[in-house]
Amino acid sequence: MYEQLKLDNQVCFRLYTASRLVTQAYRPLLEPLGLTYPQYIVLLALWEKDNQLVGELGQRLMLDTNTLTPILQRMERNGLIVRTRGIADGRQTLVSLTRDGVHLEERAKDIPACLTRTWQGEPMPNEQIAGFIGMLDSMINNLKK
Amino acid sequence: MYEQLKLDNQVCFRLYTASRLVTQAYRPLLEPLGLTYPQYIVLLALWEKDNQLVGELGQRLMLDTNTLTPILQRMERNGLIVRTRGIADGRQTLVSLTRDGVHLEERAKDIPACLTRTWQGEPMPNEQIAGFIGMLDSMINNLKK
DNA sequence: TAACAATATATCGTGTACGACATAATCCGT
DNA sequence: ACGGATTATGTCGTACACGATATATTGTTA
Repeated sequence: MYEQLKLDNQVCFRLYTASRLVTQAYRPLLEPLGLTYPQYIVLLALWEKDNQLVGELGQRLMLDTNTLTPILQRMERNGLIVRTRGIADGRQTLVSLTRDGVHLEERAKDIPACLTRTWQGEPMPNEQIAGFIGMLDSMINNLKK
Repeated sequence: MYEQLKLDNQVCFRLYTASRLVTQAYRPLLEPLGLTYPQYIVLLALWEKDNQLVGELGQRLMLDTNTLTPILQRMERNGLIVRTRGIADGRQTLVSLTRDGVHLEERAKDIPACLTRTWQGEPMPNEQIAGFIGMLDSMINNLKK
Protein backbone atom coordinates (compact mmCIF):
# COMPACT_ATOMS: atom_id res chain seq x y z
CA MET A 1 0.00 0.00 0.00
CA TYR A 2 0.99 3.64 -0.37
CA GLU A 3 3.14 4.76 2.52
CA GLN A 4 1.45 8.16 2.68
CA LEU A 5 -1.96 6.54 3.21
CA LYS A 6 -0.98 4.72 6.41
CA LEU A 7 -2.88 5.90 9.45
CA ASP A 8 0.33 6.26 11.45
CA ASN A 9 1.58 8.82 8.95
CA GLN A 10 -1.53 10.99 9.17
CA VAL A 11 -1.37 14.22 11.13
CA CYS A 12 -5.03 14.94 10.39
CA PHE A 13 -6.26 11.67 11.85
CA ARG A 14 -4.43 12.45 15.08
CA LEU A 15 -5.98 15.91 15.13
CA TYR A 16 -9.44 14.49 14.53
CA THR A 17 -8.97 11.89 17.27
CA ALA A 18 -7.46 14.29 19.80
CA SER A 19 -10.31 16.72 19.23
CA ARG A 20 -12.92 14.02 19.81
CA LEU A 21 -11.22 12.75 22.94
CA VAL A 22 -10.91 16.26 24.35
CA THR A 23 -14.61 16.89 23.81
CA GLN A 24 -15.31 13.61 25.59
CA ALA A 25 -13.14 14.75 28.47
CA TYR A 26 -15.18 17.95 28.79
CA ARG A 27 -18.44 16.03 29.02
CA PRO A 28 -18.39 15.04 32.71
CA LEU A 29 -17.35 18.59 33.64
CA LEU A 30 -19.97 20.31 31.50
CA GLU A 31 -22.86 17.95 32.15
CA PRO A 32 -23.44 19.23 35.73
CA LEU A 33 -23.84 22.70 34.19
CA GLY A 34 -26.26 21.35 31.57
CA LEU A 35 -23.87 22.32 28.77
CA THR A 36 -22.37 20.70 25.70
CA TYR A 37 -18.94 21.74 24.46
CA PRO A 38 -20.23 23.95 21.62
CA GLN A 39 -22.62 25.63 24.05
CA TYR A 40 -19.71 26.17 26.44
CA ILE A 41 -17.62 28.00 23.84
CA VAL A 42 -20.62 30.20 22.99
CA LEU A 43 -20.69 31.15 26.66
CA LEU A 44 -16.91 31.77 26.68
CA ALA A 45 -17.45 34.24 23.84
CA LEU A 46 -20.37 35.92 25.60
CA TRP A 47 -18.63 36.14 28.97
CA GLU A 48 -15.86 38.02 27.19
CA LYS A 49 -18.32 40.37 25.51
CA ASP A 50 -22.06 40.23 26.10
CA ASN A 51 -24.66 41.28 23.50
CA GLN A 52 -23.14 40.02 20.30
CA LEU A 53 -24.80 39.51 16.95
CA VAL A 54 -25.09 35.96 15.64
CA GLY A 55 -22.62 36.91 12.93
CA GLU A 56 -20.07 38.25 15.42
CA LEU A 57 -20.30 35.07 17.45
CA GLY A 58 -19.93 33.07 14.28
CA GLN A 59 -16.74 34.92 13.35
CA ARG A 60 -15.27 34.52 16.81
CA LEU A 61 -16.04 30.80 16.98
CA MET A 62 -15.56 30.20 13.24
CA LEU A 63 -18.99 28.62 13.03
CA ASP A 64 -21.58 29.39 10.41
CA THR A 65 -25.17 30.25 11.27
CA ASN A 66 -26.46 26.88 10.15
CA THR A 67 -24.50 25.39 13.06
CA LEU A 68 -24.85 28.28 15.47
CA THR A 69 -28.59 28.95 15.22
CA PRO A 70 -29.73 25.56 16.53
CA ILE A 71 -27.21 25.78 19.37
CA LEU A 72 -28.46 29.25 20.29
CA GLN A 73 -32.07 28.04 20.13
CA ARG A 74 -31.32 25.28 22.63
CA MET A 75 -29.45 27.68 24.89
CA GLU A 76 -32.40 30.07 24.77
CA ARG A 77 -34.77 27.20 25.57
CA ASN A 78 -32.53 26.38 28.54
CA GLY A 79 -32.66 29.97 29.78
CA LEU A 80 -28.99 30.84 29.32
CA ILE A 81 -29.40 33.51 26.65
CA VAL A 82 -32.06 35.60 24.96
CA ARG A 83 -32.19 36.49 21.27
CA THR A 84 -33.52 39.90 20.30
CA ARG A 85 -34.49 40.61 16.73
CA GLY A 86 -33.89 43.79 14.80
CA ILE A 87 -32.54 46.67 16.84
CA ALA A 88 -31.00 48.97 14.25
CA ASP A 89 -31.07 46.44 11.41
CA GLY A 90 -34.11 44.18 11.30
CA ARG A 91 -32.13 41.31 9.85
CA GLN A 92 -29.82 40.98 12.80
CA THR A 93 -30.25 38.91 15.94
CA LEU A 94 -28.59 40.06 19.14
CA VAL A 95 -27.56 37.38 21.59
CA SER A 96 -27.48 38.34 25.26
CA LEU A 97 -26.79 36.48 28.49
CA THR A 98 -29.58 35.99 30.99
CA ARG A 99 -28.87 36.19 34.71
CA ASP A 100 -28.50 32.38 34.70
CA GLY A 101 -26.05 32.59 31.81
CA VAL A 102 -23.98 35.18 33.66
CA HIS A 103 -23.95 33.17 36.89
CA LEU A 104 -22.70 30.04 35.15
CA GLU A 105 -19.27 31.64 34.71
CA GLU A 106 -18.54 31.25 38.40
CA ARG A 107 -19.27 27.51 38.23
CA ALA A 108 -17.17 27.10 35.07
CA LYS A 109 -14.03 28.85 36.24
CA ASP A 110 -12.14 25.70 37.27
CA ILE A 111 -12.90 23.71 34.13
CA PRO A 112 -9.89 24.89 32.06
CA ALA A 113 -7.34 23.94 34.73
CA CYS A 114 -9.04 20.59 35.25
CA LEU A 115 -9.00 19.79 31.58
CA THR A 116 -5.41 20.84 31.14
CA ARG A 117 -4.39 18.41 33.87
CA THR A 118 -6.33 15.67 32.10
CA TRP A 119 -4.76 15.97 28.66
CA GLN A 120 -1.32 17.06 29.80
CA GLY A 121 -0.69 14.34 32.35
CA GLU A 122 2.66 15.50 33.71
CA PRO A 123 2.83 19.31 33.42
CA MET A 124 4.81 20.24 30.33
CA PRO A 125 7.32 23.04 29.75
CA ASN A 126 5.59 26.25 28.67
CA GLU A 127 7.78 26.41 25.61
CA GLN A 128 6.41 23.12 24.35
CA ILE A 129 2.81 24.23 24.91
CA ALA A 130 3.56 27.49 23.13
CA GLY A 131 4.94 25.60 20.14
CA PHE A 132 1.83 23.46 20.03
CA ILE A 133 -0.47 26.49 20.18
CA GLY A 134 1.60 28.21 17.50
CA MET A 135 1.21 25.23 15.19
CA LEU A 136 -2.56 25.08 15.74
CA ASP A 137 -2.89 28.82 15.12
CA SER A 138 -0.87 28.62 11.94
CA MET A 139 -2.99 25.70 10.74
CA ILE A 140 -6.21 27.55 11.51
CA ASN A 141 -4.83 30.58 9.72
CA ASN A 142 -3.93 28.60 6.63
CA LEU A 143 -7.29 26.86 6.51
CA LYS A 144 -9.75 29.63 7.27
CA LYS A 145 -11.47 31.32 4.36
CA MET B 1 -13.83 37.91 33.74
CA TYR B 2 -11.61 34.96 34.65
CA GLU B 3 -8.42 35.00 32.61
CA GLN B 4 -8.44 31.21 32.17
CA LEU B 5 -11.89 31.34 30.51
CA LYS B 6 -10.80 33.62 27.66
CA LEU B 7 -11.03 31.95 24.27
CA ASP B 8 -7.52 33.09 23.37
CA ASN B 9 -6.15 31.09 26.28
CA GLN B 10 -7.88 27.84 25.30
CA VAL B 11 -5.81 25.11 23.70
CA CYS B 12 -8.90 22.91 23.34
CA PHE B 13 -10.85 25.47 21.35
CA ARG B 14 -7.97 25.71 18.89
CA LEU B 15 -7.87 21.95 18.61
CA TYR B 16 -11.62 21.77 18.03
CA THR B 17 -11.45 24.52 15.40
CA ALA B 18 -8.39 23.12 13.62
CA SER B 19 -10.00 19.70 13.45
CA ARG B 20 -13.19 21.12 11.94
CA LEU B 21 -11.30 23.19 9.38
CA VAL B 22 -9.17 20.23 8.36
CA THR B 23 -12.26 18.10 7.80
CA GLN B 24 -13.68 20.90 5.68
CA ALA B 25 -10.46 20.96 3.66
CA TYR B 26 -10.81 17.24 2.97
CA ARG B 27 -14.32 17.66 1.62
CA PRO B 28 -13.57 18.84 -1.94
CA LEU B 29 -10.93 16.10 -2.27
CA LEU B 30 -13.16 13.33 -0.92
CA GLU B 31 -16.41 14.34 -2.57
CA PRO B 32 -15.30 13.17 -6.05
CA LEU B 33 -14.68 9.76 -4.49
CA GLY B 34 -18.10 9.81 -2.82
CA LEU B 35 -16.51 9.72 0.63
CA THR B 36 -16.81 11.58 3.91
CA TYR B 37 -13.83 11.96 6.20
CA PRO B 38 -14.88 9.22 8.65
CA GLN B 39 -15.52 6.88 5.72
CA TYR B 40 -12.07 7.75 4.38
CA ILE B 41 -10.31 6.77 7.60
CA VAL B 42 -12.23 3.49 7.64
CA LEU B 43 -10.77 2.85 4.19
CA LEU B 44 -7.28 3.85 5.36
CA ALA B 45 -7.58 1.19 8.06
CA LEU B 46 -8.87 -1.43 5.60
CA TRP B 47 -6.26 -0.66 2.94
CA GLU B 48 -3.64 -1.37 5.61
CA LYS B 49 -5.32 -4.62 6.60
CA ASP B 50 -8.41 -6.00 4.91
CA ASN B 51 -10.99 -8.21 6.65
CA GLN B 52 -11.17 -6.63 10.06
CA LEU B 53 -13.82 -7.09 12.72
CA VAL B 54 -15.93 -4.09 13.65
CA GLY B 55 -14.23 -4.14 17.03
CA GLU B 56 -10.73 -4.11 15.52
CA LEU B 57 -11.63 -1.17 13.32
CA GLY B 58 -13.09 0.57 16.33
CA GLN B 59 -9.87 0.14 18.29
CA ARG B 60 -7.72 1.34 15.43
CA LEU B 61 -9.87 4.41 14.78
CA MET B 62 -10.83 4.88 18.45
CA LEU B 63 -14.49 4.91 17.50
CA ASP B 64 -17.21 2.95 19.28
CA THR B 65 -19.67 0.75 17.42
CA ASN B 66 -22.52 3.22 17.89
CA THR B 67 -20.56 5.57 15.62
CA LEU B 68 -18.95 2.99 13.40
CA THR B 69 -21.96 0.81 12.54
CA PRO B 70 -23.94 3.51 10.72
CA ILE B 71 -20.82 4.55 8.80
CA LEU B 72 -20.19 0.95 7.76
CA GLN B 73 -23.83 0.55 6.76
CA ARG B 74 -23.57 3.53 4.41
CA MET B 75 -20.29 2.27 2.99
CA GLU B 76 -21.87 -1.10 2.36
CA ARG B 77 -24.86 0.58 0.70
CA ASN B 78 -22.37 2.46 -1.50
CA GLY B 79 -20.63 -0.77 -2.49
CA LEU B 80 -17.25 -0.08 -0.87
CA ILE B 81 -17.31 -2.86 1.71
CA VAL B 82 -19.25 -5.98 2.66
CA ARG B 83 -20.09 -7.09 6.17
CA THR B 84 -20.12 -10.79 6.92
CA ARG B 85 -21.73 -12.09 10.06
CA GLY B 86 -20.51 -14.89 12.24
CA ILE B 87 -17.50 -16.78 10.93
CA ALA B 88 -16.00 -18.43 13.99
CA ASP B 89 -17.94 -16.38 16.52
CA GLY B 90 -21.54 -15.62 15.58
CA ARG B 91 -21.45 -12.29 17.39
CA GLN B 92 -18.72 -10.81 15.24
CA THR B 93 -19.03 -8.89 11.98
CA LEU B 94 -16.18 -9.02 9.52
CA VAL B 95 -15.67 -5.97 7.32
CA SER B 96 -14.09 -6.57 3.90
CA LEU B 97 -13.28 -4.37 0.95
CA THR B 98 -15.14 -4.90 -2.32
CA ARG B 99 -13.31 -4.52 -5.62
CA ASP B 100 -14.56 -0.91 -5.75
CA GLY B 101 -13.25 -0.31 -2.26
CA VAL B 102 -9.84 -1.68 -3.21
CA HIS B 103 -9.65 0.37 -6.39
CA LEU B 104 -10.40 3.61 -4.57
CA GLU B 105 -6.92 3.53 -3.00
CA GLU B 106 -5.34 4.45 -6.32
CA ARG B 107 -7.56 7.52 -6.62
CA ALA B 108 -6.87 8.56 -3.01
CA LYS B 109 -3.09 8.31 -3.05
CA ASP B 110 -2.45 12.03 -3.64
CA ILE B 111 -4.88 13.31 -1.03
CA PRO B 112 -2.42 13.32 1.91
CA ALA B 113 0.18 15.41 0.09
CA CYS B 114 -2.49 17.79 -1.15
CA LEU B 115 -3.89 18.29 2.31
CA THR B 116 -0.51 18.78 3.90
CA ARG B 117 0.20 21.58 1.44
CA THR B 118 -3.12 23.17 2.36
CA TRP B 119 -2.70 23.29 6.13
CA GLN B 120 1.06 23.78 6.18
CA GLY B 121 1.27 26.69 3.77
CA GLU B 122 5.03 27.09 3.58
CA PRO B 123 6.67 23.69 4.15
CA MET B 124 7.79 23.45 7.76
CA PRO B 125 10.93 21.89 9.26
CA ASN B 126 10.44 18.19 9.98
CA GLU B 127 11.44 18.73 13.55
CA GLN B 128 8.54 21.07 14.10
CA ILE B 129 6.06 18.62 12.56
CA ALA B 130 7.51 15.84 14.69
CA GLY B 131 7.01 17.93 17.82
CA PHE B 132 3.41 18.59 16.84
CA ILE B 133 2.73 14.90 16.20
CA GLY B 134 4.40 14.00 19.48
CA MET B 135 2.15 16.39 21.35
CA LEU B 136 -0.99 15.04 19.69
CA ASP B 137 0.07 11.45 20.43
CA SER B 138 0.76 12.26 24.05
CA MET B 139 -2.63 13.96 24.33
CA ILE B 140 -4.41 11.01 22.76
CA ASN B 141 -2.54 8.70 25.08
CA ASN B 142 -3.50 10.66 28.17
CA LEU B 143 -7.15 10.87 27.14
CA LYS B 144 -7.90 7.41 25.85
CA LYS B 145 -9.59 4.97 28.20
C1' DT C 1 -39.36 54.78 -6.32
C1' DA C 2 -39.85 50.24 -8.03
C1' DA C 3 -37.12 46.46 -8.97
C1' DC C 4 -33.17 44.07 -7.89
C1' DA C 5 -28.87 42.90 -5.62
C1' DA C 6 -26.79 42.22 -1.18
C1' DT C 7 -26.91 40.94 3.65
C1' DA C 8 -28.25 38.51 8.12
C1' DT C 9 -30.27 34.82 9.81
C1' DA C 10 -32.96 30.61 9.63
C1' DT C 11 -34.40 26.05 7.75
C1' DC C 12 -33.61 21.54 5.72
C1' DG C 13 -31.34 17.20 4.67
C1' DT C 14 -27.50 14.12 5.42
C1' DG C 15 -23.90 12.32 8.09
C1' DT C 16 -21.48 11.92 12.08
C1' DA C 17 -20.59 11.45 17.60
C1' DC C 18 -21.90 9.43 21.63
C1' DG C 19 -24.49 7.92 25.98
C1' DA C 20 -27.93 4.58 27.03
C1' DC C 21 -30.08 0.63 26.00
C1' DA C 22 -31.24 -3.70 23.24
C1' DT C 23 -30.10 -8.10 21.09
C1' DA C 24 -27.88 -12.15 20.15
C1' DA C 25 -24.25 -15.40 20.65
C1' DT C 26 -20.66 -17.43 23.55
C1' DC C 27 -18.67 -18.65 27.98
C1' DC C 28 -18.54 -20.53 32.46
C1' DG C 29 -19.48 -22.45 36.83
C1' DT C 30 -22.25 -25.83 38.89
C1' DA D 1 -26.27 -29.47 30.11
C1' DC D 2 -28.30 -25.16 31.78
C1' DG D 3 -28.90 -20.42 33.49
C1' DG D 4 -26.67 -16.27 34.26
C1' DA D 5 -22.59 -13.34 33.20
C1' DT D 6 -19.90 -11.64 29.44
C1' DT D 7 -19.00 -10.11 24.85
C1' DA D 8 -19.78 -8.20 19.99
C1' DT D 9 -22.57 -5.58 17.60
C1' DG D 10 -26.66 -2.91 16.69
C1' DT D 11 -30.47 0.60 17.71
C1' DC D 12 -32.26 4.89 19.51
C1' DG D 13 -32.39 9.68 20.90
C1' DT D 14 -30.08 14.07 21.11
C1' DA D 15 -26.84 17.39 19.55
C1' DC D 16 -23.75 18.96 16.54
C1' DA D 17 -21.49 20.20 11.51
C1' DC D 18 -22.23 21.79 7.16
C1' DG D 19 -23.73 22.38 2.12
C1' DA D 20 -27.77 24.07 -0.05
C1' DT D 21 -31.63 26.71 0.05
C1' DA D 22 -35.20 29.90 1.93
C1' DT D 23 -36.78 34.18 4.13
C1' DA D 24 -36.79 38.70 5.49
C1' DT D 25 -34.58 43.27 5.50
C1' DT D 26 -31.87 46.74 3.86
C1' DG D 27 -29.14 49.09 0.00
C1' DT D 28 -28.85 50.66 -4.53
C1' DT D 29 -29.59 52.09 -8.94
C1' DA D 30 -31.80 53.27 -13.01
